Amino acid sequence: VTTILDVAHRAGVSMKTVSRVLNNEAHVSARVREQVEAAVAALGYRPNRAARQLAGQKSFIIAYPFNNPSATYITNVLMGAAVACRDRGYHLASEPVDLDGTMFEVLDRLIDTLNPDGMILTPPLCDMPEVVGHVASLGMPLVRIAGGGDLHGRAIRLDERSISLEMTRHLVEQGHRRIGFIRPHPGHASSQSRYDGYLDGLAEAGIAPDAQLVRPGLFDIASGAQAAHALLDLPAPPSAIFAANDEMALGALQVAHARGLAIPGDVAIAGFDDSPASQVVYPALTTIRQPTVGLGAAAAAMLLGETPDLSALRLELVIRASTLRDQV
Amino acid sequence: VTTILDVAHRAGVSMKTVSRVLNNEAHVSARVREQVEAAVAALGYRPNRAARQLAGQKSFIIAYPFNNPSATYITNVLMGAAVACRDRGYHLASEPVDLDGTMFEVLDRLIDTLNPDGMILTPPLCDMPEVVGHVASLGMPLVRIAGGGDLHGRAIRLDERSISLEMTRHLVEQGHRRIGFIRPHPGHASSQSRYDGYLDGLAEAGIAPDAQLVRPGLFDIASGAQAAHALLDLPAPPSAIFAANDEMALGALQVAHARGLAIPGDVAIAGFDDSPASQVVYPALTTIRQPTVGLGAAAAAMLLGETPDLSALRLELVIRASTLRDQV
DNA sequence: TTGAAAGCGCTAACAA
DNA sequence: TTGTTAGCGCTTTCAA
Repeated sequence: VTTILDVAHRAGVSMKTVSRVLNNEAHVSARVREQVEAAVAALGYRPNRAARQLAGQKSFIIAYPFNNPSATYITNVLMGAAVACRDRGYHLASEPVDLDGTMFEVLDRLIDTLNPDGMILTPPLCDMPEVVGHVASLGMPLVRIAGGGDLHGRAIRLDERSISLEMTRHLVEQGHRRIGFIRPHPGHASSQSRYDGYLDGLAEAGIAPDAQLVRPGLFDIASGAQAAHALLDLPAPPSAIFAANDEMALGALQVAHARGLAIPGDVAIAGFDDSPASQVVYPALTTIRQPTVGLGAAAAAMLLGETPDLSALRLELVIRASTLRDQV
Repeated sequence: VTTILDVAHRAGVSMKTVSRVLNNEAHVSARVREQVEAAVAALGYRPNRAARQLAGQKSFIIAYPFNNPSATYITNVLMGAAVACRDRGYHLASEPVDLDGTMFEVLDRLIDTLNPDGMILTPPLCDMPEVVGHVASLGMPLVRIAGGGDLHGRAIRLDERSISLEMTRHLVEQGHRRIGFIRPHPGHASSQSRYDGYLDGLAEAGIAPDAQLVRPGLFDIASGAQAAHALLDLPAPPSAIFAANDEMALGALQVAHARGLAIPGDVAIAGFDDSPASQVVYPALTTIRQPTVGLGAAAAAMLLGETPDLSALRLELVIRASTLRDQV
């Protein structure tokens, strides 16, 4: 194996100087830096992570404990974060976390035995104050993606409220006045902001909110179906249903099919997430696309001390057949 | 921080003895072992991974480089493997790999800088002889999930051929005699075994294979749609289409809808994978469920020296409305 | 079956 | 700006 000592010999400097170059420390002359870099390249030297960690207290590992709300979301965040880590000489370790009694023990062990240099948290974990507080109290640098409120650590938050307003506006433009909303527990930051955007949209159109048109959901297909049944059973049912995520919207779609309703003729349906399923269902689902890969990459970059340009990360309305009157 | 020295003091033995207990080495008396374990528990001692790796050449990390064929597949394998690792004091590091010129460089860097103790490979990576060979030549222990052929490393392979036979039998039982098949490149082990099962099913029913009824695909929606168009344009089109994965089946489903065909009345459609979308499309897709979480767990266990019971990992026919004549 | 000593490859602290 | 020294916490010899 090639060690730092070999590089030092070849470059004609001390080990410490090589170390300085490797760690991008200041106070290294340009000439020496070049010599060292040349030696590193010539020898194909790769630093030993274990030795660096033992001596320097940095593991070069970022942890991503997740609770699975959607495989696509997890995979995209993971891919974005892993590539961002790799580009900077870091690695990403990910692990599922159950939301039960084992949760804290699992997080503690993860931190204690892996000693990650930072942690990425996504919903629902980043919406749980006790989780965020616990991790932060252990001194772990953390970045929350789409986490709500004023919890510890930094957060990357997109403007879900505005895009939900746009979605509502789109439904209004399609001629809808009675628009149902399927809304999960407000403790989830996303649930709240998406609901707020829905209300904004109604207000903008001069439509009075009707509490009957808002039903609870649990972010899954079954609860979406249940909510849709309740909405469609109303004496004056909505002509459009906006679900706070795609899963629930897909549940609503199934219910509409089962009831023999035309979509969007009898009832228009919109979701949020642009899950792969939303493109293949019939009719294809109008929804909102999140820049999930970019979110993962930005979170990793932030943990590694950078200030990524978040303005490039935008939510996007994806209008498909499920809400388009003049559809295919 | 609690070190091994603290434990040694408390247990009244040497560091080396504590180390022996921690690593389950032989030649330790039961009495000493108990003392040490008690001291470990009392002190809440957790070994320092970096020190262990530096001194002992084990990183306690398993790597899972993946190329994303399906988010659900990746996430499930990852979850199974990560939990299996955690239960044994290991961690899982995963990273996307593009199938381009950067591939080998990425794998080399992963191995060189992370020094994983083993590697899990899934399709399509585990079907690429040059990748498997390269990794194996670096001395990396590896387990391939569903990988084909007689490549390096151990493989966990399920009987996709038999279950594909069962699927074909199901279609025959539904009254079909002209059954189309969408078949990706035979270089993919899964493509070949699924196709073989299809042929077995035809043979069992005394149906002569018809080359016109077999169309190529690329495991994605677009290629499935294209293949379906070709099949349905035939002078004597098939009354059922069996696609080698769900994505292609979903493409076929879209085409059938677009052509105004009744499903399964005019054409029955079946897939393979039981992706989440297969449950929410209309009509719900008949498919085959893979024990993906169990596969990931088994792969990790094998890398850590165990011999997991693979008999519990079974493929399962999931019959839904897309092939059921007497459907909802 | 147990222990003592010598590193693993790097960085922190300090000195020059 | 550069170099020297002393560890980081563990496992590997090897000896008892």
